[in-house]
Amino acid sequence: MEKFFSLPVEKQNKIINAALKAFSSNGYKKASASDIAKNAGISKAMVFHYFGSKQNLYLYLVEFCGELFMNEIDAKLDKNVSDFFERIKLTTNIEISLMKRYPAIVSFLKSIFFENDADVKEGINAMLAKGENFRNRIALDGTDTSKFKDNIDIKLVMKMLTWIGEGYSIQLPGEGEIDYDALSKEMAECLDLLKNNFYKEEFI
Amino acid sequence: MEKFFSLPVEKQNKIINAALKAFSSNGYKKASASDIAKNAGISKAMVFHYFGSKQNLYLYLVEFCGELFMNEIDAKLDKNVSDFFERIKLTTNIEISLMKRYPAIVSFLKSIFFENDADVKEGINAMLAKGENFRNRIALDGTDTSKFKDNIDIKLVMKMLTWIGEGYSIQLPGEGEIDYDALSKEMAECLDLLKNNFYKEEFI
DNA sequence: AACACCATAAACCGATTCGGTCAAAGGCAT
DNA sequence: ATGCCTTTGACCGAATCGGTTTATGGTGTT
Repeated sequence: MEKFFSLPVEKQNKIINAALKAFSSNGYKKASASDIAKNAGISKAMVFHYFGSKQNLYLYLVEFCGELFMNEIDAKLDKNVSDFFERIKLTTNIEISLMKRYPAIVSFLKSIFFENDADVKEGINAMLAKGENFRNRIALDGTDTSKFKDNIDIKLVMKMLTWIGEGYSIQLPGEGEIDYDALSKEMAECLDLLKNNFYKEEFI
Repeated sequence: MEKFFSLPVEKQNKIINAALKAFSSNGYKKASASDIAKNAGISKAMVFHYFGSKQNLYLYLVEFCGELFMNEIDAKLDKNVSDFFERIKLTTNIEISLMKRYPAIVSFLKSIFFENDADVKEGINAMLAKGENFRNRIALDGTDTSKFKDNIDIKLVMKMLTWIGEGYSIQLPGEGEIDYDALSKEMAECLDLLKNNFYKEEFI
């Protein structure tokens, strides 16, 4: 692994992104080292030179992405923001900023949830365990829900936002690159739209 | 293929569902006949006995699902419903009713959009061409958008509904089966929530 | 009981791809 | 020219691929 870390960061990221994409769209078993190498623009031999084995690479990515995600939230999520939608806006923007560097990171982190291969399951569970107490920190428990109109079912709003969250993070492979800033802006507008229409008038 | 059609419908559907799941989650190339056979509870030999080749099976599914989807819309979508949200509710319920019989059909139909393997690309494009003029029929062009509050950006609402649509159709592999009726109900409540808060008061 | 028929699965086929290794070829500093 | 380190294409045995063949057991007919 020292071999990998002594690479220029740009090249490291290219390899990471190739691997994230392959693993998240094909799963651990069906993603092949050749796929990853081809997408990263290196030879297959280098994948093993850098990481030793496919298993090693996968487990490294689990840890790397997990830590990165949690550190980013820790560093950037202002816990003083108690407004429901503003809090979601913040976490969304953190996710999008990560996707600028690592486009497949969100779908990879989702995919590890459903990965069942014995070779990596243990490592995944270890990471998820670390993430569990963490998730309580970004949860919306502490947020202020008193601003909602009285007749609005907040659990339903949560469910809707979950669906939106699932949906927006799916990058449509529409040829060119994704405009993450536009995506962030759209998402913010979307949340404002909901806020403006779900809150009592005095809180808008 | 006559061999396949002379099977009991239940068994046919089990095979179709196994194949839809394999193809939609792994793509044409990486989905293997053994995977499909295993999930369908038959031997690999039977897959070829019924369909001749993997290519044949895939193309059959493209046609079968495409036709089924379009026929279902044609039969069940009441074009007299001009209300924006009610129209979406109808199409959503049609999708969900299809997912009861074929859980992976929606994700399969999405996946063929991004399939690029030369062996099946042609057949996919033929199907998509048939679907093109069709899509105009279910489009929301004719729906009534005058009921929205004046300050609401309808394009933004559309974008949000797209995300919700992407999100809700992802079945979370949470061990047990999915409660489609509950899903349908949640989706309807969700749309009502939006309707009640996005429309001018006189239209609620 | 003998037969034909056919669905089915296991064993098998050559070809490909798998994860992983290795030797040889380059670049680069000394 | 020497030594070192990255990089690659060729290579390895093993696994898996799409697809076929063979053997089996059930069914219906006579």
